[in-house]
Amino acid sequence: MARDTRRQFLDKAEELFAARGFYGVSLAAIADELGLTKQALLHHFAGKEKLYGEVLARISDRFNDLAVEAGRREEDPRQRLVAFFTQLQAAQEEAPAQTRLLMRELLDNKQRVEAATTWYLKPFLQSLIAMVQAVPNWHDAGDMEALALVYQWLGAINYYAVSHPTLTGIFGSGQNRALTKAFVPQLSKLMLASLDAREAAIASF
Amino acid sequence: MARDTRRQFLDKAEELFAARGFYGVSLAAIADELGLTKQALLHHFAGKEKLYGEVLARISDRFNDLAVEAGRREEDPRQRLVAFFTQLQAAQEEAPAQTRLLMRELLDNKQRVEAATTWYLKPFLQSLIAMVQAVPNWHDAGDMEALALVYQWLGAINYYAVSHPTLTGIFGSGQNRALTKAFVPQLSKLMLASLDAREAAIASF
DNA sequence: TTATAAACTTACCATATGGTAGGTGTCAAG
DNA sequence: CTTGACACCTACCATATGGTAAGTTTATAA
Repeated sequence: MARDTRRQFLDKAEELFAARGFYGVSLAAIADELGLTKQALLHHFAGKEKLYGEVLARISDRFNDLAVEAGRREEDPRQRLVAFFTQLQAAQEEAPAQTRLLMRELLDNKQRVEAATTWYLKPFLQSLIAMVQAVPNWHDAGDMEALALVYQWLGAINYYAVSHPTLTGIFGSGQNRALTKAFVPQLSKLMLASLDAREAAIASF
Repeated sequence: MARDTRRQFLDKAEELFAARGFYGVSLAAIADELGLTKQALLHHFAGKEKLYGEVLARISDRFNDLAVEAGRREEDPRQRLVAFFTQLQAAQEEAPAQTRLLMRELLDNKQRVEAATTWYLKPFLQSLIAMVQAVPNWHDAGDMEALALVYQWLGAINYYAVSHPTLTGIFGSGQNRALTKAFVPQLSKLMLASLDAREAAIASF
């Protein structure tokens, strides 16, 4: 039961931090939703920052696992890249809270200090760079050139994942479903096209 | 002087809200940085929400102006699209605070209520959809299909704009400069390639 | 049965917050 | 010289916040 309560705190904290941000959530609010008191939370976690850090670490782990696992499946480097990002997109569609939270962290870590948890993205990005350089026509691309490419893909996915409520508000839920349906195929087209566009000599003018 | 103080409040509020988010900034903190008191701020703005709303509206106006102006310059729809997004990218490189703030709003407006200011993006997105549909081989694309495309571009740009501090932290400022240099040409390649990737059948006009 | 530790709780506190009430000083118009 | 608007300030308040201190209950182990 002890472990369970702890995990429930982490789950709820993830949900609320994602929805309202670090400063927007009080310890009491988290505890209340579980029918417990703020002090029960403080019994399990040393303080608010510590709790937040654990939430972040948990998400980071999940993403790294996803990257590793996905890397093992596809053989062809080009297909592997596209498959991975497609899977990433699906994961974020399924668990939007974690995407929102990571996006918030991206905005906030300018303020926060702890270097360790802050660069949780590093191994993830490095594996992406390697994946790109494994593609034949990107073989000689520098790290930053490769990163520029995948970062654009990453941005496309994450920004969209985070936009659902807004887009639904703007266009209505029906239209938003149509958008979701169009998004994935459009994404793989975009990925493949931009992968192949290297050295394709500024096509047609 | 009166107008000036008001504008200074808006400037400082934009800066601080971008850096720390709505809940992370107190009225006193904003006023202090200008050597004034919280009540001076409240004299000019009815309340915190009102101030935040005005900051948002100001940014929104800037973006719309950019869209309109850019739309007038290029003739060819394909070039116009690419030129506009390139310009958007430059604007966000130059004034990262506003991008960060809009990204935060995207995350927060799930909570916030005022529908009016919340959908500031709507006219902007609709003009983007129209721009896409003006491109020959996208002529018959549905609104959401067109939106899926530009939203991926938008995501690529915004996510990157917001990531600078993190990326500099991860890769160092030297590498980050290299990334910046690689980003823009990579972006236009990505845009053109994904634009052309649709039904290559009807290509060439 | 007793000792111990873990999982909570109620009390409490210093501080910060958004906001109200009621000023003070300045300056221009009548 | 007075009036009144304006820009700003001091004083104050109710509420919320993160966190400490000191229990109480419950389960487990000796």
